[in-house]
Amino acid sequence: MYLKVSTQNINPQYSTEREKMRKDSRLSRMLHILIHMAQMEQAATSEFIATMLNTNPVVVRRTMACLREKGYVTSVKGHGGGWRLNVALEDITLLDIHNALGESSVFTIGLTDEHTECIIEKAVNREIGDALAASEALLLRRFGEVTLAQLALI
Amino acid sequence: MYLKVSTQNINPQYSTEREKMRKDSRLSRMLHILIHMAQMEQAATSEFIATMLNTNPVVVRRTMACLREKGYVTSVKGHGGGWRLNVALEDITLLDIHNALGESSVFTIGLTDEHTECIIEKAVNREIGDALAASEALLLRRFGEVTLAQLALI
DNA sequence: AACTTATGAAACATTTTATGTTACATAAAA
DNA sequence: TTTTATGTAACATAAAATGTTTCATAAGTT
Repeated sequence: MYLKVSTQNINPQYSTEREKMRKDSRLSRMLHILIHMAQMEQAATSEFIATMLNTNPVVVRRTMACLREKGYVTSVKGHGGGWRLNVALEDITLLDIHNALGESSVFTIGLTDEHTECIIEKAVNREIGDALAASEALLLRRFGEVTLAQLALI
Repeated sequence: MYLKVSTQNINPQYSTEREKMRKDSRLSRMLHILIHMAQMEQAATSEFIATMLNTNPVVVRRTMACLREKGYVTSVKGHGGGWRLNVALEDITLLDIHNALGESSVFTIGLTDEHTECIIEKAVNREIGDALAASEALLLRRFGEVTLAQLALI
């Protein structure tokens, strides 16, 4: 329960040039930090990672937990604890991390489902849906072809 | 200024299975209604369109205004007024409507720009960015190959 | 001319998502 | 036992997409 007071609300609702929507930057952030972790001796604390990513430790734990579930990193509590890479960079692709983060869809474009009986709506949704599927397949295929080791070489 | 009281806030923050985010359904909606409009005698009022799309007239005007700017539809005020298709369905592609709606990006995935000097971040962003660009290019190429007339034939 | 039917547009509200923040429990090393 | 970590729940914030209210304006109708 909170009170919102005095909003600016400069809303470009009628503008053709929309402002960019907020993006999910977890993939970019995690790839970045994983490569750095591969070059580190000690475990990286959430605090340390948070500083690197300009965020805070809880956000780091939340996101890294997704990677731990898949075995890409391990976490250790207490003194000298933190996060460690558990797999060689050669053995992780962008797709692996993308999948670990569990994003449901990569698109901002959605379909409608108001009239499941309308053949026009069906045709529209099938066409858009097929195009999105093909586009996503290409993206994921490419993600699957690149390992973190390749990125680390620059 | 408003008061938010007693939120449910079932937040799947730690869950791997994220809920689907809100999607921009304007493309789907506009294609749907444009094809219907091609089969109509009279002008379609915002009220009429809103009922078809399960939304309200102001949202319709807001979105249709984007299409009017590009000349795909015209609007007429007063009695018997409303919206009319201004171009044959054969001459409009999905890409035309997509562009008219002015979506800045089709992806929920974003890059980071915290350390523009870090070569690792640069490499990560270039790889993700290139992959997104290729994926989007495929999507738009496909959108450009399909006319509304083709969809209308089912 | 008065009335009715439309769009045009500003202002505000609501909902959802991504992210940020606070607080406390727990585990492990010093 | 103190310090340093993670684990997690709960709450807060900001921005985007959409919805809603309200009034101005234009154009037919009576």
